[in-house]
Amino acid sequence: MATTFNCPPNRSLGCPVEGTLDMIGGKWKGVVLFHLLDGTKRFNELHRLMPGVTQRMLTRQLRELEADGLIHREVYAEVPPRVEYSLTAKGETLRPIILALKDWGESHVPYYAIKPETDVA
Amino acid sequence: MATTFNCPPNRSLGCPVEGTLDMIGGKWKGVVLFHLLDGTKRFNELHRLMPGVTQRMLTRQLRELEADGLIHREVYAEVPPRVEYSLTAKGETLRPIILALKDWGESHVPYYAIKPETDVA
DNA sequence: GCCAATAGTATCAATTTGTATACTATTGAC
DNA sequence: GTCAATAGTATACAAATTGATACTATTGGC
Repeated sequence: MATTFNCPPNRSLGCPVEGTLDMIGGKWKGVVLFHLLDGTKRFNELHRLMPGVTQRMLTRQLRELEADGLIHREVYAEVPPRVEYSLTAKGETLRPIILALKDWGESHVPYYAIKPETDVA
Repeated sequence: MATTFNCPPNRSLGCPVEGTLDMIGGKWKGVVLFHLLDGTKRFNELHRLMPGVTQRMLTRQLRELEADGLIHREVYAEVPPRVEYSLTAKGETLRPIILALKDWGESHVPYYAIKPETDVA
């Protein structure tokens, strides 16, 4: 009771945490952001980096991130078409969060549990 | 291309980010965790702090967090019943992430957009 | 003309997630 | 006997998410 995080009790978006999670909490958004930390990526490039997501879902998450001003979508009028996604300045401010998410996952999520063979200590 | 985040490409859980988001990315999980940073809370106490969530969803998110070992559920055999939720040691390790989420939300999410009246600069 | 690649969109069905409402049990207050 | 409080559960329903597949347009290869 000493800390007093003072969350306004009568707002529809109760917490700043809720607001942030609304933006990056989507099933694939954090992962997209994570891959874009590494630099600009094309649509199919992202798709290949994320084996579990469908084209449709990837498109939708990308559009939502764009609508929230976190990523930039650059369309090149070429054939075959080329679309490049990159982080905006606002998206870049999420870097410490995404990296913290990655670090935590690496030390606490048993995501290597799918047969680590012998290469993981 | 220089950074090489080396995400294993052929695992079902592609990224540590994905794994972390699986645990705290649920619609209300981050918010629950955020309120528990402040100390032990009873069920209805949490419910009052989160106006947008239904009893059922709160119960479910709480059970999932418990199953993931992030929170502890202590039932007191009293009438009326009392159930207290608190962070486990593992849950405590999320503190920097939750706080980062809160800070980011405070500076980037316009969640005060619902009529700031005159009290917000 | 047919197939491939690009970056998607369209459609259908199935599953998951979320909402709304009512209900449980127990005890005390009224 | 009825209402309130506690911490939920049950049921019904709506919305979001997913998977599978087909389709768009354009150009080059064969």
